[in-house]
Amino acid sequence: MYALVIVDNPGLNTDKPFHYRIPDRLAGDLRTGSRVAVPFGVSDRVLEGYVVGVSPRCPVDEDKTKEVIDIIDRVPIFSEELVSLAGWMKENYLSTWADALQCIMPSHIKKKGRRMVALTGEETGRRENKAYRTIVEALRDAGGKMEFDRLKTLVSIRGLRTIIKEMIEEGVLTEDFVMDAPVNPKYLLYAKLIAGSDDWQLPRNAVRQKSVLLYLEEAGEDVSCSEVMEATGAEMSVLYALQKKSLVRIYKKRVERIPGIQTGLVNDRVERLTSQQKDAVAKIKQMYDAGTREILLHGVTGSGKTEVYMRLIGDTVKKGKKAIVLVPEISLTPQMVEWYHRRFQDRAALFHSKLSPGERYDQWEGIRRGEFDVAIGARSAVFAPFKDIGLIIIDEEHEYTYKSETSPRFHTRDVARERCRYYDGLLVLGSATPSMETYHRAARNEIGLVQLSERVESRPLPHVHIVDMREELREGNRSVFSRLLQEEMKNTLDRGEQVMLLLNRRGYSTYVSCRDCGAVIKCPSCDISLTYHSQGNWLLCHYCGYRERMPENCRECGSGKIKYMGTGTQKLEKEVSRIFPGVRILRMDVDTTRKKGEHFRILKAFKNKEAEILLGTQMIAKGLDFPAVTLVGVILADFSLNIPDFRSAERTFQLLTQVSGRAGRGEAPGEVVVQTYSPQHYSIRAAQHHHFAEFYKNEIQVREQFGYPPFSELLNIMVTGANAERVVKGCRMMYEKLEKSLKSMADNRLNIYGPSPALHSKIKNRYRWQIIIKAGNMEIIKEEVKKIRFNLMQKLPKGVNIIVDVGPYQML
DNA sequence: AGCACGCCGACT
DNA sequence: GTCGGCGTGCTC
Repeated sequence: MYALVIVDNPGLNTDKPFHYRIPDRLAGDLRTGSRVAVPFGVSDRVLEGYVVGVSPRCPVDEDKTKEVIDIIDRVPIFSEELVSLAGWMKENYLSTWADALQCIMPSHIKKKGRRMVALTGEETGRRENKAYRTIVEALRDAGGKMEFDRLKTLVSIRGLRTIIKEMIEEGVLTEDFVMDAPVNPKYLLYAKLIAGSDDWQLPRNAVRQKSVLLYLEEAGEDVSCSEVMEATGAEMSVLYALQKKSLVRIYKKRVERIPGIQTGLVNDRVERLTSQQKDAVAKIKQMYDAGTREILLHGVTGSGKTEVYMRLIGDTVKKGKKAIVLVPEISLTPQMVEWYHRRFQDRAALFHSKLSPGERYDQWEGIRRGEFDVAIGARSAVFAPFKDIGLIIIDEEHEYTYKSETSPRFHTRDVARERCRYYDGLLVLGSATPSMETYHRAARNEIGLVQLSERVESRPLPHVHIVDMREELREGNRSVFSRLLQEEMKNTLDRGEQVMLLLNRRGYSTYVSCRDCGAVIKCPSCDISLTYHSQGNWLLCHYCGYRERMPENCRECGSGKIKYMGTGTQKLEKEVSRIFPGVRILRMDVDTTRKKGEHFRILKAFKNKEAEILLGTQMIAKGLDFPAVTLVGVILADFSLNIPDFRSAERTFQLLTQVSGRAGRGEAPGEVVVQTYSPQHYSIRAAQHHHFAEFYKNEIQVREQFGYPPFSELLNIMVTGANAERVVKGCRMMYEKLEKSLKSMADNRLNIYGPSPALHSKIKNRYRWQIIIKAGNMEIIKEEVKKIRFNLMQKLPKGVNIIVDVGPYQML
C-alpha cells in the first residue's frame, strides 16, 4: 500500500500528492488525514506531510518510492471529509494543497520547528573554501549559534544545506530542532476532603488548617487549591500539611479552559416564540423535508432571528447531529456569545480571535472527542472538526468579514455550503440586509426564502430623517451636526434616553494638508494619507501602523499653516462635549478597543447607563441591543458611498439599515438622523424606508446594466513586490498571456481590465498592480489562469508575487 | 524551497 | 584544467 502525501514544501511545483510506501509497523494507524514525516528530495531532508489518500497502486517507478518515516499524531488530524474539503478549496480558490490543509488545521497544531545550527568549537582550518569561512564567521559573530533560516538570508550561499551537511559530518557544526512550546491540556490542583469533622485533631494554633477544612466542608465538593487559597488566605504549605495528616488529598485534575464568557450584557429574552417565528421554523423544516438544502432567512432588524436559530439548533441536536453557528466577528458581538452559552451551556464550543492557544486547543480537541454539539465562532469556526453536521447557520451573511484575506481566499458561505453538501445538512443564511448574490439566488428559487417582516412585540421600525448637508452649508451651518440632529440629541438627552452616533472614520481628522502648497502628508510605506490622532499628537497610517509626531512645518514648503481636514471619531467626541457640556460620552473604535476586554467594558458601561452617548465606527452598527437607545445619528453616510467599488451602494444600504436597527429596541420608539451630501441616492432613500425590496430592485438593475455580479463572476489577479518596475513588468507579462489565451473564448461577458494600479497602489512598501477578469463562466477561466500562472512563475522578475482572488468580495 | 546537473567564462 | 556563476528541471 502507498500513502498519497502532500509535502509541506513551498512552491507550486511540489503541490501534488507523492507516493510513499507504508511500512508494516505503521499500517494499522496510517489513514487518510494522518500527519506524517517523510524523506524528500535528493538529500532526504525530513518534511512534514499530510496523507490525502491511500492506494494499492503507484503510478511512478516502484524503486523510486521511499518509505513513510513516522506518523506525527496519534489520531489523524483531518477527517476524510476535511481532506476532500481541502481538495475542493485548492481547486476552487487557486491555492495549493498545503495552504488549504493548513487553513483547515487548528492553529495549535501548526507547530513551527526551528532548525538551529551551532559551532562545536572544533573549526578545522582544513578547508580554505569561501562558503565554509563565511558560515563559520557568521556563526562566530552571532555567538556560535543561529537559526538556520536566519543564516540562510545572512550569507546567501547556494547549496548551503549541502555544505552544512558536510560540516556536520566533519564535526564542525551541530544541528538540532527546537520546537516551540506545544499546547497541552491544562491541569489544576484540587483538594478533596477525606475525613469527617470528628477526625479533625488539630493543635490550637493551626488556625489556617482549620479554616481550610471548614471551607472544604462547607463547599461539599472538591475545590481547586487556588480557590481554597484565595478564600482562606492559606498557602499551599498548609494544604500539604493537611495531606500529611490524611485529612485532605491533593490531586491533579484536567480542566477545560473556559474562553472568557462575560455576562451582564444580555436582556432577559422571552423563551416563547412569536407566531411569526414559529411559522418561520415550521417553514424551514418543511422546506428541508421537501429537499431544500439552503435557505435565506430574511428578517428585519429586531425580528428575532436568533430565536429561530436557537430552535433549529435544538432540533438538530435532538436528532443527534451537530450544528455550527457563524457570526461576523465574535469579539464584536459578545451578546451573541452569551446567548448561545446560556442556552447550550457546556455543549457549546466557542471560537473567537482572542482565544489563547490553550483555549483553542481545548475547544478543538473537545469537538473531536464529541464533547460538543454546537460550535459558535467567526470565519475559522466553519472548519470545526465535527463528524456529522446537520446545520450550519451564517448570521449576517452579507458581512465581508466572511471572506478570507489570505490564501486560500475562501468565502465562508461557500465552504459552509460544501460541508453541508457532504453531510446532507442544511445551510441557513440569515440577514436583515442580504447580499445581492444571495437574494438574487432566492429570487430565482435557487435557494429557499423565509421572511420575518415584523419586529418582536410589533415594535415599530424607527423613523429615519435624511438631512441634506449641502442645504446646511447654504444656510451657514458649518458644524458637523445638522440643526435637526443637534435638536434631536438635545431632546433625547432631556428625556434621559441614550444616543448612538456613527462615524466611519477613526482618529481626529481624515487627512492633514498644508494650506500654502496643498501637500497632503502621506505614509512613507503606503500610498495613503496619514491621520492625525490628538492623543499624543501622532500622525498614524491606518494601513501599516506607521506613526510620526505631528510636524510643525510643512515638509514640502516649510509653511507653518498645517491644517487638519475632515472629521474622525476623536474630533467628533470633542465636538459633542463642546456642544453638550457635562454629557458623558463613550468612544468605541480600534483605538479604544485594542486591549482585550475593552470592547466589552465599553458596551457594558453604556448598557449600565454610565454614559448618555456612544459614538464610534461601524463596530457599533452591528447586533447590539440597548433598549434605552432612541436616537441614532449617522454623521456622514457618504463615506461608504464614495468608495470606488461596485459594491459601495450595497454597503451603504447595509450599514444604514443595520445602524438604524439599533434605535427603538425597547418600549420607546426610535428616531434616526442620517446626514449626507447625496440625499437622493437610492441606497439612502431605500434605507430611510427600511425597504430592502426597493433597494434590491434598483441595485439589481445597475448590476445587470454593467454586467456586475450576480450577472457575472469576477477574478482579481494582483501582482505585488517591493520593486515598482518589476511589479509593472510582471503584471504586463501576465496580462499578455491572459489576453492571448482568453480572447478566443466565446463568452460575451468576458472582459479583461488592466493592468492598472490597485486601489491602494502601495501598502507596507509593496507595490500593487492588478488585472480584473469579468466572465459569465469562471470555471474555464480559472483553469486557464492556473496554467498561465504556473508557467509564468519561473519567468517572472525576482521578488514578484501573484495573488489570485476568486469570489464575491474583491477589496484587495 | 532545495538541490544537482550542465553550460559557460575566468582564473591558478 | 578547475572553480564558481547561473539557467533548467526534478523531487514519490
